[in-house]
Amino acid sequence: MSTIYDVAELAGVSPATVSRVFNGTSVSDEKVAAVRDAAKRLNFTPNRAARTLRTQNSEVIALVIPDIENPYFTEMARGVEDVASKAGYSVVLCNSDAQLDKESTYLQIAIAEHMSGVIIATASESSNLDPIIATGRPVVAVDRHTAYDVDGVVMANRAAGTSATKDLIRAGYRRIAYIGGPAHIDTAAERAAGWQDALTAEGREIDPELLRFSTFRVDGGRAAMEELLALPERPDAVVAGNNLIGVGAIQVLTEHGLTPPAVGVAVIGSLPFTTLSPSAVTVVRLPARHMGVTAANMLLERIRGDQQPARTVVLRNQVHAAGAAR
Amino acid sequence: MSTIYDVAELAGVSPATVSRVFNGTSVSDEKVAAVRDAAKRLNFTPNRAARTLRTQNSEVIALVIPDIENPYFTEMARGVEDVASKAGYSVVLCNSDAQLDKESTYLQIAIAEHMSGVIIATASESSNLDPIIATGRPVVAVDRHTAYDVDGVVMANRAAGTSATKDLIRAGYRRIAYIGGPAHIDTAAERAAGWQDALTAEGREIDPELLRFSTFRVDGGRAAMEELLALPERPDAVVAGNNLIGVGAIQVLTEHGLTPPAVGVAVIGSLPFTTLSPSAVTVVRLPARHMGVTAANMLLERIRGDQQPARTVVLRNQVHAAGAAR
DNA sequence: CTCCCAAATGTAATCGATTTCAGAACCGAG
DNA sequence: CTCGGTTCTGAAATCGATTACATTTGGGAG
Repeated sequence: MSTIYDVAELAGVSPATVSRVFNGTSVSDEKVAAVRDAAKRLNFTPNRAARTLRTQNSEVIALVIPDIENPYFTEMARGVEDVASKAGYSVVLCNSDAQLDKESTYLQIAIAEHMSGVIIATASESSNLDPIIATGRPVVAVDRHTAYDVDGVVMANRAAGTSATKDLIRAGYRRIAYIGGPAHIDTAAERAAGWQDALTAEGREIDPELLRFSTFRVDGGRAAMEELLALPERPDAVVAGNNLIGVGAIQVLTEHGLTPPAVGVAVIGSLPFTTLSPSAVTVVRLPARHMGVTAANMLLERIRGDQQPARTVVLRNQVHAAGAAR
Repeated sequence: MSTIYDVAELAGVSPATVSRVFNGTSVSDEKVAAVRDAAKRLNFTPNRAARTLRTQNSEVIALVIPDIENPYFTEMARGVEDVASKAGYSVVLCNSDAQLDKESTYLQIAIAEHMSGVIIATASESSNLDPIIATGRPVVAVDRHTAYDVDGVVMANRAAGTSATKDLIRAGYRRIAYIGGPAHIDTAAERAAGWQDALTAEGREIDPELLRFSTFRVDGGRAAMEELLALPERPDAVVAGNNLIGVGAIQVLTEHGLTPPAVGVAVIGSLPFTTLSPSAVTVVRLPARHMGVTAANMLLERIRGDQQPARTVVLRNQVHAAGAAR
């Protein structure tokens, strides 16, 4: 590995000049050429650790998500990455696995590595962002609200819950259940509230048996669906609180010979890699990629010194009703 | 952010002693206690950039994959992460998007950041690993072979292709097509060779029309399946070269009213988040997580100084035949 | 022809942790 | 009581890039 000193020597200039060539302050054309040539010949790459140590910041942003195996989050990651890499930043993807300790470990690393900022979908309401915020580094919360005064990008969760439910009502289903993620995650609670809204607006009673909080994973959807099917009075339709719950619910229904639309299903979020006929299930599409793009742009603005008060962007969703053309 | 000097002052020792406390060389018990106490009071976290600059290596490993949206790779990533984080290493996930330039950018970053090693599923046969290998940092290739003399972990691809095909033969299908990834990726070519083996072993002719190379993505599977269905002499079964091709093929078949087993389908790799009845499709399960675990362990051994000649581990697969119990 | 200012360049300090080297303190053996 | 050898400890050099400050150079104004 060659250093800035090697380049300086070969080019016949001082190390300071080499640095200036790469950081864009005034250097004469001939020296610029000499330095670039020398750098190429030596295959010089600046040592990031040294640069970070001196400047106290690195062009890296951390993206912390609770489940790397959920396509919703990887799609979002793509959005973040596209924006960030265009701006010369690299993205470090950290999988907190929805565990608070893993999450805070990654946040510690972000601090110790002097990363420029953090985009995080928190593991829970009680996630502790104090240390990272204390450093003054910008933080953008995605998908979920936090207890902190930071920028955020969320889906219109309550509206999504309502649309999904209304579509099932419109299709004539009578007993519509809801399966959501953990109640302590606001995303899950809000979507459930939307479900409740839709039913109430129709003057229907809310049967508490039909409201299930589970995990945001396939197994959670499966377990809750099994429970619902075991009820004395079965639901004839179900709203799935996220994509994976939807998958789990449909799996169980299929195994019981109740493939949609035998039982109505509406999913909040796109079904990943689905092989179902698109007309069988209602899908409320969530613009995950767009959420990532928005969050990354907000973070970059903050990194560049934007000081305006914290903003929260709410993204609207599109409903793709069952039975509709693709 | 407090530094080692602050801690030293508060504890009444020299910075060198503080460093020694955290790196486990001989320090008297009382000073250890004093330092730990001071560190806790100041909420001290060592500055990684400084540490990396001095020691010329950081406890970070890079994992470079061609498609972060493919569950096969994220499952592998989980395996890598579990092993690495247990050993005190963090994992940086880099998405090369199957593009050589993005791939080499990430490898440059790995070098400049002094990362300890790299696990990579190369974008293509012509991936250039020279720079990273020149630094002497260990590299482990996963999923795909490389032109370099490095450790590797791959699936038994040819055998997987053969098993998948044989199962369709056993089920009585006559005209079995194959849709694989890009021909320039050895994984794709080997699986296709396995398909050919199985047919030849049965004394069947190979119709070149039935062999399609596409991309390892859903749209690739869709396009190739459409082409196959448009042939004058349609196939009555198809082997999908990876999970996403399988999804695409099944989608198209469903849209044409040919849901498996109307047309036989065997997939190399698990169908992600499938809602199909498990008896409809043959699946050759690939131990993706295990691949990640193995690769991470190999890499850690190398990082610790293991000098033995390069090894390649081949992982066997399990067939789950259509119609079999779960 | 002199003076002043701006542009270009170099010197050296700096970021924070690790590590070499040398010295201090202490032990037991002779 | 002295000597050789551990065991601790601190001072200072070091990693490689950036940058404040000083110096040189050249051009234009007066």
